[in-house]
Amino acid sequence: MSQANHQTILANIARHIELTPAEQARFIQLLTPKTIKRKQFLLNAQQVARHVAFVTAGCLRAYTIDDNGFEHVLQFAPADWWITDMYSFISQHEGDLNIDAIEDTEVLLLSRQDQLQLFDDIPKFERFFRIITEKSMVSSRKRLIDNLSLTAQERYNTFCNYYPTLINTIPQKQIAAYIGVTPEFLSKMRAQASKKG
Amino acid sequence: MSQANHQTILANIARHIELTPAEQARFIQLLTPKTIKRKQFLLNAQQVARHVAFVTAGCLRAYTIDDNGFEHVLQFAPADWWITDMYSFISQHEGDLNIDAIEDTEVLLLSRQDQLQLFDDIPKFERFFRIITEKSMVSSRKRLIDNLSLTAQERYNTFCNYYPTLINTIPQKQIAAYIGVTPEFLSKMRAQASKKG
DNA sequence: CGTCTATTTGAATGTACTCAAAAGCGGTGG
DNA sequence: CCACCGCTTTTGAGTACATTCAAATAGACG
Repeated sequence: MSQANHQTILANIARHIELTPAEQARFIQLLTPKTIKRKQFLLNAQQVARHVAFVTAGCLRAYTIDDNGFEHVLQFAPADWWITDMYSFISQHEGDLNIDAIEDTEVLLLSRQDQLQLFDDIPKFERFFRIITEKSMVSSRKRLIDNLSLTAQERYNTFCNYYPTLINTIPQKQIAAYIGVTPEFLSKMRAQASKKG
Repeated sequence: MSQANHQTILANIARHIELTPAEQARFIQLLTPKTIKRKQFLLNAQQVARHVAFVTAGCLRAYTIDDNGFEHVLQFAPADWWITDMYSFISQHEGDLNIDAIEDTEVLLLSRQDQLQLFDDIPKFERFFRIITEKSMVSSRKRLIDNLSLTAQERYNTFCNYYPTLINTIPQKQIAAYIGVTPEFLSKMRAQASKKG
């Protein structure tokens, strides 16, 4: 089981860098497996994000709560995705992201401290995280543009294309909190669309 | 003049990594200075972003044009900022960002090819760009949250705090295109605010 | 000075929100 | 196994924030 998870994370890394068996072993040693049951938290706002998490099964979500008590979802992380509160993780200061589990989830944790040590010892890992951070940056930019230029209906369609496997897993309320509309309005949009299509 | 620009970029880099004089010289050798006059383009959508630019004087802006012809500004880059079309730069495929000059601007260009070579030769540079990409990611995330949770007036206030030096330099129209409102509405908000304050 | 673009102002409109209530759905315990 | 409870989703009426369109004014640049 744990072995299978290790294969998953090594395959994920192998998309961008090549590791020797010794480097793989060194890396695996730094990982802490953890199970997060549905509705339990991996991280709370006002905590420091000591780790970055790699999801091997299940699905996490990262969200903030604004001054009016509304949730805004920044990211869903199904299997094979990385997730953390980047601000808190890189600064090691108190953050503002909550990360909890939409369903029972398994992750492998890598601490910032171990990550930085790894960067010193094996520069290929710094390359790997440089690359996935560049890619995250591109997604984040794309999402910002979508929010600025698309209507709610178009953002919903974009979401369905981006997370096709999750549409039937994630409560509608949380999809609404991702695309930036009220749950009521998302419901109305869907009613409209099913009339037409 | 060029020497002063080199000092600026070396100081920028020195915030995150320490270079030997030889490494500094190697790096400086890779830079191409360029002047972009007001309203001229550093990059057009449908081009490949071959370079990342470091601004030494003036101010650039990066924006997209959506299907309805509206501009959306992703970033302003005054002196001491880095700017590129990240998607196009890392993939070396055709992008969708335009980058032009708000005022006469001087930049130092580093090509993707030279950057990647530098990463192989001097891993400290990979660290530097890893760090600034992490920080860009944090800003991008913060801006997304602001767009999801704040009113137009609050986003304008946030903008004024984030780019305090630019408020009197940048045309209002382009501030509107950054915070995500029409120029007319920004004008009305300002009229309201000046009545009260 | 004249032209072109940016900004202001106003009236009408629309997209999405608020508040309220009903219906649906899933999990839990008797 | 079914009934109940809590939470999610639906539906509706009224509202608000921001847009659209139009026209006037102000400003910048050659």
